[in-house]
Amino acid sequence: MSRRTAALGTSGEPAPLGSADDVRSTPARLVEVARLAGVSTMTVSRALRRPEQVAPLTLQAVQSAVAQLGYLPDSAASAMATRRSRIIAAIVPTLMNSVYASTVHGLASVLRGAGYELMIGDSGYDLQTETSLVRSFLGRRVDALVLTGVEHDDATRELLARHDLPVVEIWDLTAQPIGSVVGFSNVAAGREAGRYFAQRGRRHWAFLGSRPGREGRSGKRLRGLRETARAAGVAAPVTAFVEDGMSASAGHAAVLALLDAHPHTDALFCANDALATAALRAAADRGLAVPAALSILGFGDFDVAAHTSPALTTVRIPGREIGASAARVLLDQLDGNGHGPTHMDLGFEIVQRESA
Amino acid sequence: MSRRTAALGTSGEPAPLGSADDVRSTPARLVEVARLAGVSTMTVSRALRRPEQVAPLTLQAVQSAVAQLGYLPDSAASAMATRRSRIIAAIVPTLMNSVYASTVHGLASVLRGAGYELMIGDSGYDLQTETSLVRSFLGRRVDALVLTGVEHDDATRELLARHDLPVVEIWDLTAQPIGSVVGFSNVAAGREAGRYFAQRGRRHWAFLGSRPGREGRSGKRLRGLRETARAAGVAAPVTAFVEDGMSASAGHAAVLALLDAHPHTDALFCANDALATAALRAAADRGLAVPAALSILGFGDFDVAAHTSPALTTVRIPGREIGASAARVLLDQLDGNGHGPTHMDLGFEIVQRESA
DNA sequence: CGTGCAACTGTTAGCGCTAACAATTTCGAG
DNA sequence: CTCGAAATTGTTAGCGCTAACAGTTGCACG
Repeated sequence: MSRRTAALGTSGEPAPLGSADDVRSTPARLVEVARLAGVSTMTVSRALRRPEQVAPLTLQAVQSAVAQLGYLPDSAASAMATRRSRIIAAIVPTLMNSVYASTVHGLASVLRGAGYELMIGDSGYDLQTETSLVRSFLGRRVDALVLTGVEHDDATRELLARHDLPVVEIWDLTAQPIGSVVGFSNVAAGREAGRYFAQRGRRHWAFLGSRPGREGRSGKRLRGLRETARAAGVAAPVTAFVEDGMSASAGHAAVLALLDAHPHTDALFCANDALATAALRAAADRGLAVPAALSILGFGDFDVAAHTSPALTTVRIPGREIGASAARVLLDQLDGNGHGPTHMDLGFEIVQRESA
Repeated sequence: MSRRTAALGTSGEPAPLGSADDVRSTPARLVEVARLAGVSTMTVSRALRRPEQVAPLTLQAVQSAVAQLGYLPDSAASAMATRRSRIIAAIVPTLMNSVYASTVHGLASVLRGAGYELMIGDSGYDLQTETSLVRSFLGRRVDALVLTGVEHDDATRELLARHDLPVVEIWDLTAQPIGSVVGFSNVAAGREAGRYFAQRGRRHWAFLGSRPGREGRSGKRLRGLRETARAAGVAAPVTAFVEDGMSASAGHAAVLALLDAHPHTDALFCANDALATAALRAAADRGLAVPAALSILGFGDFDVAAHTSPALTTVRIPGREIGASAARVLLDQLDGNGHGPTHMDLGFEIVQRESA
């Protein structure tokens, strides 16, 4: 049974180009191009992928057949035959946050330039969701995978081990990477935050972030902050935690509670800028002048950071650069001139505005 | 060369889970599962996709074989055989903007729930880029396509005509849709903006957006604004245009020029909130009180809008809802109970804050 | 002129899965 | 028991492309 039912025109196929009758419900295939150009399918395939291997005249015939039929190669079929999907997947905590969006943008633009497509998943800061995304992406036979962070479920690790494909972890560093790492040290960022407070004579520090059960990036920043507190002879920072994915709404209540329980607090380091804007509001609610009475230091340099009042002093992360570099690392490994796993520290920088 | 270079520990892999020898360079295939379970490949395929069609004992045998091999079905191969990729592509102007990110999030969560994967492209507000993304996605044989806006290249339209797949256009409405439309009326939004100004006694309106060459969404808002101006007996709004993708940096200069050329301007409608924040800065630069001397009305209700000072009064668009609805429309058509193209107006709403 | 080689093109055999149909088994009703 | 339908499983034939190899042609060279 032919699946390509004709059914459309009355007189077979009339129509030179673009006429309405030309529209076929099923797109042209390689064989049809071959037939029209009077060559074998293999020659068409070559003409499309390595034109220099085909005689000029043949090439022209093929190209005109392609144009006439509006042929678009089926990359799924090509993936099947070559065992390369030319799709790379990336998992980020959320897209609703300008720095991860930048990261994705950096990834996508480099990859697209190299003929790869990007598939994006958002884990909502949840490791199980991450696992299920990884499973789904591996099922799609993506050529490589980008993961945000270096903490992952055992299930995720096992899946990756079984499938042995290039992996980059981004937005953090670790001594035991799965593959490559492109990021910055979250512990160092926490330490810098502490130094920043210490230099400005702050003595009562606080931290707002996600609960560091399994130590995530937020937890590492806290650890860095604590180290500096110890070194500077300041009391250990008090902490407030939000449970669900670092959203501003949850942060507001947490900060109010923290400020009430620890009224002397004069410096607050937030694990991201969404939380920091919530902290700004909470400080206003309690009548605390920022930064005079309370320094608030954010993290991420989100779009909002420059527009709050007072404007947020925050730790800027080169999100776009991280994405672009991660993409390059993967491309090196794939189109690969034998490059092995890479380790890149792209650093961070404190952007001083008004809040701290 | 093995990609899993040890290099780190001294004692190799301790390996509690799936010992290192377990790792195979090539993932398990259906035949292997079938062999291990002692059934035919077809039975395994069925056991995985329609367990109720398989005898309980067989099912169990298959499941244990799957678990033992860590088998993950190859969805690319499945796509090939069924002619359904279960991938849907969406093109948005940019991800770096919270409302489009919300739209994508709405799309992705509904689609993922139905077993589809989302492929995202960002056009940077450029129709040619859109065409090339469409071409690439059609080559991937996506099952459906989501486009932002209703203005497209002829090339895009021709591609879509040839490939005849479900399409939704979002973020606008039109009488000649390609397939379905899920959005709101940009002209009506422009009209509302005008009414908002008129009600507050503003007489000298201005508009900041992208040049309405081929009338895009920005141009429609301007048209709506003009209509109201006429109806209200107010002079036609003066205009300033940014050339490249609606970024804040370009907006700043454009607004300065506009304010200098038309010093009486007392109301400014911006085609998005990024431009509006730029306008806020420009007004401050010229010493204009907002909103006393100049009302500034934004568009989109981006994350930043609530945090600028003065806080932005803006037109809120239900981005997430648009994404979710678009996804549902497509799923209806695909898994499809014969639903044809749909037309949905999700409206908008002016959020009054401080700037207007 | 044969020979050898480069340049070009074609043939064959899958990639890993599933639609469609065929074969077998099971089982209740008659 | 016997028969037919339902339940379960298997067989065959691709989906649209490309790797690998096998021709075929043209042409320089001795």
